[in-house]
This record gives sequence, C-alpha cells and structure tokens, in this order.
Amino acid sequence: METHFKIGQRKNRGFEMGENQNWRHIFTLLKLAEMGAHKRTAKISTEFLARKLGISQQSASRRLIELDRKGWIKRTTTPEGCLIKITDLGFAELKKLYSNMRFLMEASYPPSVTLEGVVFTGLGEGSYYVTRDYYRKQFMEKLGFDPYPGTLNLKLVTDYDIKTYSELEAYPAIEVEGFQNENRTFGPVRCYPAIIENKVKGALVSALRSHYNSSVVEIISPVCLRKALDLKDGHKVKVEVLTLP
Amino acid sequence: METHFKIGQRKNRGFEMGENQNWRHIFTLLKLAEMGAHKRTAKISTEFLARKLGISQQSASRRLIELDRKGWIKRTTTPEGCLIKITDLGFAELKKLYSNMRFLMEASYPPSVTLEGVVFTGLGEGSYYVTRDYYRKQFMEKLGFDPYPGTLNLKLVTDYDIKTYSELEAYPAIEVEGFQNENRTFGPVRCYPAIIENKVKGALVSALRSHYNSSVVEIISPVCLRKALDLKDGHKVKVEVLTLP
DNA sequence: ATTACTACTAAACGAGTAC
DNA sequence: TGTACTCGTTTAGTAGTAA
Repeated sequence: METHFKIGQRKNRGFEMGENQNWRHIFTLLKLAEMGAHKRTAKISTEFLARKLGISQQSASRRLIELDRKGWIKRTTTPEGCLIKITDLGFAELKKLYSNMRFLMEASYPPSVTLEGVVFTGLGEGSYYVTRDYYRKQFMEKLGFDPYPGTLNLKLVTDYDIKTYSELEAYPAIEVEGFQNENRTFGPVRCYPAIIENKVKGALVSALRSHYNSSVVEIISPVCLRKALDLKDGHKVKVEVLTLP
Repeated sequence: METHFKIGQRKNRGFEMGENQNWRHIFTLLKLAEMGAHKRTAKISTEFLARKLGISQQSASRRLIELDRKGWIKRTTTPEGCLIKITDLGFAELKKLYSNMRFLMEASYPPSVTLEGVVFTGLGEGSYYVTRDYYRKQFMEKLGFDPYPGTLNLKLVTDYDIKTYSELEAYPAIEVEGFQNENRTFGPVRCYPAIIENKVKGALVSALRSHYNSSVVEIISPVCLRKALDLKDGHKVKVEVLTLP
C-alpha cells in the first residue's frame, strides 16, 4: 500500500468553489438530510422545505429542481409532495464538507498557512543537495515530483512571517531521510507541499540543520521557479504552505 | 446534573436560518478557518480570499466587513492585507454546523421524520392514561411539559406514513416507565418530542402494548391540540417527530 | 501594494397564478 | 392541496476607481 504523500494525488481539502453557487445547494442538501433524505426516500413538500430554509415555496421548488439537475437528489413529484432521496453523488458532497470540517475542528493546526518572503541568491548549495540521488528519489516518491535542480531562497522579512514559519515546525511534515556517503553526512529534511504565487506546485523544504537561520526558507518545485514566475532577487513571493491531514 | 431531555431546553439541532443569508458568511468563515484564522491572527488579503471563494476582490472585502460587523471576526486592515482572527462567536457558528453535521453523518437515523395522519376520536382512554400521576410526573420531568389531559389520535393512511412510523421504533426514544397500582398494570411508554402542524410542541407517545395497531399514533401536548389547531375528526395533521441525539 | 467606495449588472428571490 | 411557471423586485456581485 502506498502510504506516502504525493502532491499529484493529493485530495483537495478545502472546498472547491470554482463555480461557487454550490453553497446554497449544499445547505439545501443538508436540510434534506436532516429530514432523513440521505437514508430513505422522504416525502417533503416544497412549502415545508421552504420554511426550514427560510425562503419561499417557489425558491424551494427551484432549488429542488436544480439539485435534481445536478444529480444530487432523485426526486419524484406527487400530488401530496415530493419524494426525495439524496443520491450518492449528493451525499458525497456532504461527506466532503464534513471531512473538511472535521479536519478543521479536530486538528491542532490549520490546513494551510501563507508565507511571504523576498527572493535572494544563496550559496548555490541547494542545487547540489537537491540532486543527491538519495534525496531526489525520496522527493519523487514522497512529493510526487522530480525537483528542478536548485532551490528558491526566500528571506522572511516581517515578524508575522517569521512567527508563522516557526509555528509551522510544530506541524507534521513529510520526512525525507538523511544519509551519508564516503565524504559526508546529509541530514534529514522536512517538506511541506506548497503552492507558490497561487500558481506553481512545489514544496517548502527545511533542513533540520540549516546553514540559514529561521528567517530563511527554501522552496523546490518540478520547474525552475525563477523562470516560471519570472522572479529576480528582491521580488516578493507568496507561498501557501499546506499542512498534512 | 440534569440528564433528562426537556423540550424547552432542547438545543436546536438543525441550523436556525431565520435570517438565512448566513450561509455565505458561514462559508466565508470556513475558508478563513482553512487559512488558520480560527487559531491565530492570519494575514489574508481580500484578493487572496476572493480567489479561494471564487468571487471578486470587492465582494470578498464586503464579506469581511459584514463578518466584522456581525462580530464573527476581528479584523485589522493594514497596507499589506487584513489581519483576521475568527472570534469565539464566529467559531461557535462553525462548531454548531460541525456538530449538526457530525450527528447527521454518524447517527444511523435522521434528526427528524415527518408523519401525516387523520384525526379521529378514540375511546377516550388517552385522557385517563395521561393523567395517571406516575406517568404525568415523568412527562413533566422528561418532556418538560405537563400534558393536556387527553391525546390526539391520528390514523396513518398512506403506506409511506406507516412505513415511516415503523422505522421510528428503531430510533432511541424517551422512555417513560410503567408501573402498577392495586387494580392493574400500566406499561412503559416511548415518547418522541414532536412539532405538530409546524406550530405546537408536543410528543408522540407510543405504548409498547397499544390497543391500536401500528397505523395509529397518539400525540400529547401541553395544550389541547384540537382547540389550539382547531382540529376536527377527518382533518389531516402533520407531525414532525424529532429523534434524540 | 492594499482596501473599499459608488454605480451598475447579474442573479436570486418571491408574488401571483396556472395546472 | 400540491408543483412550478412568468415576471417584477430585491439582493448579491462586479467594474472602475479613490484613498
């Protein structure tokens, strides 16, 4: 069984709200479920649903039509009301919301935190480390991508970002093992999947024994971030760091 | 400690949506929590929030203003973004939704089911039973009301209602103990809190050894339901039966 | 960069009503 | 009773832009 975390396969925690009006529908579904429509076919009049939702009968009717069209409920209209059953597809939506919320309410850390830092050119060691085979294999296996041979160095400038980064250390990370070859020892590395500038997937990597202090972070990515995002030294970069479920 | 269930004190499972547009705000709160704003003051730009919500920056800004006004978040605007912390009040909203959902997803029965039946005049025994002191005391203690001396008899007419009622028997109920006096034995009674015709609180009572078959239910209430709802024999009545947490 | 105002557009809603 | 259509109203959302 694959227990390692891969970005490519990562289930989206955090609701996808691309087409965002789903909220109404989710809440309507929730109400229907409260009347038992997730377990059994429930007879629910549009008027009754309307009262529960605090909207008019007409709007309730329309929502049912929409839910039906989405395939989230199966609906049969009869002269005495609607027979409604939430479909597997609809129930899956509720489960998604529920598991999001469960994580939120029960984890001691947030699903994601955002850091901002300023690009600078480091000693060029990142490239050397990232290309060590023992590391590289683990990155591919555990992060799901082959890192571009180089790291993007970011200097955290505000107290807020430094504090946020220090809090991050308490959250679970993807642990990449250290190793040694004939010449020297390579320490373990902690990785957090991340999204850079809202666009590019990658990971924040944090060597346990870093040559930088705690106000510097290093980012790896399958692509060259400097090129992909047209970054130069001094540019400010936003990194959304994802914690682990 | 009071462990008995009382209708008057019953916590509302099922979201109250009197003023219903809270949905937007709850979802916005959810997103903010996903960025950690429930644990710590998070720096979140309206633009970033907007992307997460799938709405415009302007709308995100307005939602933050509204949440602030509701007292659900504490917000400080700075030139680099907003510093946002979800307040206890706001977090309570999320917890409410979460506990509703947990009950929904984890219980094997729905929070409420609705029955419809036709009023008929019974043998008049209901009044006798309800006024037996040993029962009456328990009703007051466990249901939180002193029942009007009489029951409303409803005949379930559709297969749907009869089936629903039979399912109800598997759900946990408020158990009222039986007893005996010098003359005879009074059996245990199972009660479910209920709302009659969307208006009046009461309870569905179900004697374990009923003289009626399973297509008849009896309702008690602090008031005379026939008077309060102007019911006559043959009228159809809707009863929303609440299951127990 | 940000936030958030005003003015306008689009979408959701509800009243009336047909069936 | 029920559901659900049309259509006018209300409300949420966006664009442009000032601070």
